[in-house]
Amino acid sequence: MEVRLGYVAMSVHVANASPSKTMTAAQFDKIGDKEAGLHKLERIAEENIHNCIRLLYHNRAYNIKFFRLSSRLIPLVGHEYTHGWNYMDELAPHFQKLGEVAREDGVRIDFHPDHFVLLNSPRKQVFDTSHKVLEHHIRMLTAMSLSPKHRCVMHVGGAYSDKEKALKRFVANWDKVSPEVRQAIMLENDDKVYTARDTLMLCETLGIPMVLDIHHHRCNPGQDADISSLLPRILATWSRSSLPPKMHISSPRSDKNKRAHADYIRPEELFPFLKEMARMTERLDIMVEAKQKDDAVLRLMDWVKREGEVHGIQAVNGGAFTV
DNA sequence: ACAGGTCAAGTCGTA
DNA sequence: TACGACTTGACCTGT
Repeated sequence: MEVRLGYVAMSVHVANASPSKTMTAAQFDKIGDKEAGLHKLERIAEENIHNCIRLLYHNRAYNIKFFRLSSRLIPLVGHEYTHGWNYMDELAPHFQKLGEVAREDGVRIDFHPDHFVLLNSPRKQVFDTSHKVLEHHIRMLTAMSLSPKHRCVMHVGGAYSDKEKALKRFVANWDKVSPEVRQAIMLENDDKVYTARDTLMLCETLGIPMVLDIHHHRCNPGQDADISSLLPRILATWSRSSLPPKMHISSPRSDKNKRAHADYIRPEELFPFLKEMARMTERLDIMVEAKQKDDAVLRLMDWVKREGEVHGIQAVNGGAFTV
């Protein structure tokens, strides 16, 4: 099985390379002139995109082939202050360059829209805003000349004091989601409400690839203390995707704060799964969700190099290896 | 220069 | 019904 490790949005190694510099609404308001404000936002976005390119060059050095882009590349997008802003007029060439670098290196790029993007909300306005945010993500992917298919991972949403009803509402709302947005989505189990089993059922019903988050599953296992029996079905949700199945891993921050992400990944979070997965899939992309970002990936890579052989791992090449 | 507070979003638990 | 906590990185304000 070919495994590729990835990390989230920013680096602790590359200095001054934030991909999510922003401007507050108050600051925008203070400028007074909308055109001038939008121009400034475009300059910030340009810098964010440029920093993503720098991060991809950094990834190239370590053969890291999987990367989640920040969902905050363009500040205040969707805010009422920026209504009617054709940000792509200015930013398209920069996105194009970012996409070129990603393609050159064969890097899998994806997004994780923020947790207030909710397709199962009973409030129409929340649904509409969420849909707009997802359309915005597709616009960015298209500007990078990357296929938007299965590039946005998100959660099922809120429980709204009736989980069964809220699950049904997700299915009902799915009809109102545009075909482009539907294709872009992957669903992930969360750490409080929707278990891996809940999410899987939804994914099977609607034909959505499922991203298994191991850490969330440990926080919120439901009836499936052992995830093994669900793994073949989870992998099967990827059968019609051109992308390899994807997982998230992280370790709990502490006993008191189990849900929060630790700085690093404990290798034992990973290895029992790898052998099991290797029997079921040819490829697997693993997103490392750790506070120390790329450094957590580098540390895991060192571990794989040092001790991996015992666990059946061969042919290590930076952030990619074979099990 | 640094610390602590604020922002942005929607949901959810507690008064 | 109203408000604070939650989450995250960055910005903002006061020292």
